[in-house]
Amino acid sequence: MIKICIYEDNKQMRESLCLLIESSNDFKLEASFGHCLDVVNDYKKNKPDVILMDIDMPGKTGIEGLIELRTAGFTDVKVVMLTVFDDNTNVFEAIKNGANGYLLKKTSPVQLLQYLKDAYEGGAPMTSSVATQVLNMFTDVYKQKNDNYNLSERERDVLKALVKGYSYKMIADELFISIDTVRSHIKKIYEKMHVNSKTEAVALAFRNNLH
Amino acid sequence: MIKICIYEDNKQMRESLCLLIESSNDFKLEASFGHCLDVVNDYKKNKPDVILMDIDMPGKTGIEGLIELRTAGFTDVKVVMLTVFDDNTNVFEAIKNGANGYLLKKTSPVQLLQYLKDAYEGGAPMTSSVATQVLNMFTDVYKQKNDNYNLSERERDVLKALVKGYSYKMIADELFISIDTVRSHIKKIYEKMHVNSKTEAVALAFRNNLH
DNA sequence: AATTCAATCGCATAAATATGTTATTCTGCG
DNA sequence: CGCAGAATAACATATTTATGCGATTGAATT
Repeated sequence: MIKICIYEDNKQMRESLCLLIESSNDFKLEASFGHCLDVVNDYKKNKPDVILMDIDMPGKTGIEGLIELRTAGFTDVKVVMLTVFDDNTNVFEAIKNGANGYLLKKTSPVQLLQYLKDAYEGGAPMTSSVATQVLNMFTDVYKQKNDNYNLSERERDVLKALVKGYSYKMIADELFISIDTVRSHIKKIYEKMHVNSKTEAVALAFRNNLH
Repeated sequence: MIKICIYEDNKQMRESLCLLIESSNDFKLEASFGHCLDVVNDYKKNKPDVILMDIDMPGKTGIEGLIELRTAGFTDVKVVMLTVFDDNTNVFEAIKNGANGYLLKKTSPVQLLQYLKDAYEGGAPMTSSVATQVLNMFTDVYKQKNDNYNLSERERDVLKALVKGYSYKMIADELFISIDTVRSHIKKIYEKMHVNSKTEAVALAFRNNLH
């Protein structure tokens, strides 16, 4: 029996969810709440395996509740977020803070039960539109910015050394060239990157994954 | 009717998949292939809506096929990867290169059809163990390194300005303090971060998401 | 009341950086 | 061949940084 707790401020919705859980042989409803103001204590009392957490609740949002639970050290309990909106920032925040699933309220009852089981078994159930968002965020992060400012190979060497925090002298030693040559290269680098200080060049290098 | 193409080197498996697709009223099997050596031409000929792509194939892996297709500019066609292994690197590579779904071969026929429909409708069907992996990668990237070096609020202000490429003078103006105070703060920052140059501080700030 | 600590400021000095100008060598390209 | 561009180097100089040694104020803690 998978132990469930429900957080949902809308009474009708909450009761529907409770009925759904109770009607199934695989689940046991430990408790249900209209707010998550006391989520840590709730958890200590009921020790559910899976928490079904609405996001839009008065007083404290489901995401805040999730954060509270995770920062209190309870990382084992599966938390499945439930919401009407699949807006970008909420999905992002939920995932960043260790949600195990993210479902829209339009999910059918049968599927919801399956998803809760998925979460319990270590899966990450997501409404497919949410999954698409997650993949998009992912490719955003990992896509090559591909703007290398037409730096020559040597200039890239120098820039890399700059990023490592080396001084001109150290770069000269590392690359076996004179400090004046280092200066020359760096002047060229600044020109190409349209900056005029080491710090700006390094920051730009980080932002463009050139390091 | 959703038009499907199948890539799967194992003949028996391929025939099973073909039968499955053909038996359904919602799908039309355009073609099936034992390798993806000619994936771009295959696509041009058949124009499928969704491609079901095995990863482990001789000659060219499904991921290489995916990359070829995407770099050729065909970003609309949904590509659902299919594999026996849910190993980390393959999932990562597939997602990075614009796969729309990632399913394990143990997926049941009924579910597979549902997943293909999901992909066609813009979703991102994933076996739940794969979804978990994706979320983990995600939290890895975005997790708070949480090492803020015990910087005070004001010190963080100064560090942020440093990262923006500001000189001491500019920081002083921005924060309405004297340049000597900026110096003091920066000295303290260097102490706390164990560095001794602006560049190192900025690089460390980037690596720890303090910017 | 005493203490701690963040935030503010000043002064001095050595080191590093930014910038301009100029020049030589070598390589690849039309 | 002649030319463009990359890599190398030198010299001069103004600005910026790094660092040391102070000091005062105010808020929070003990």
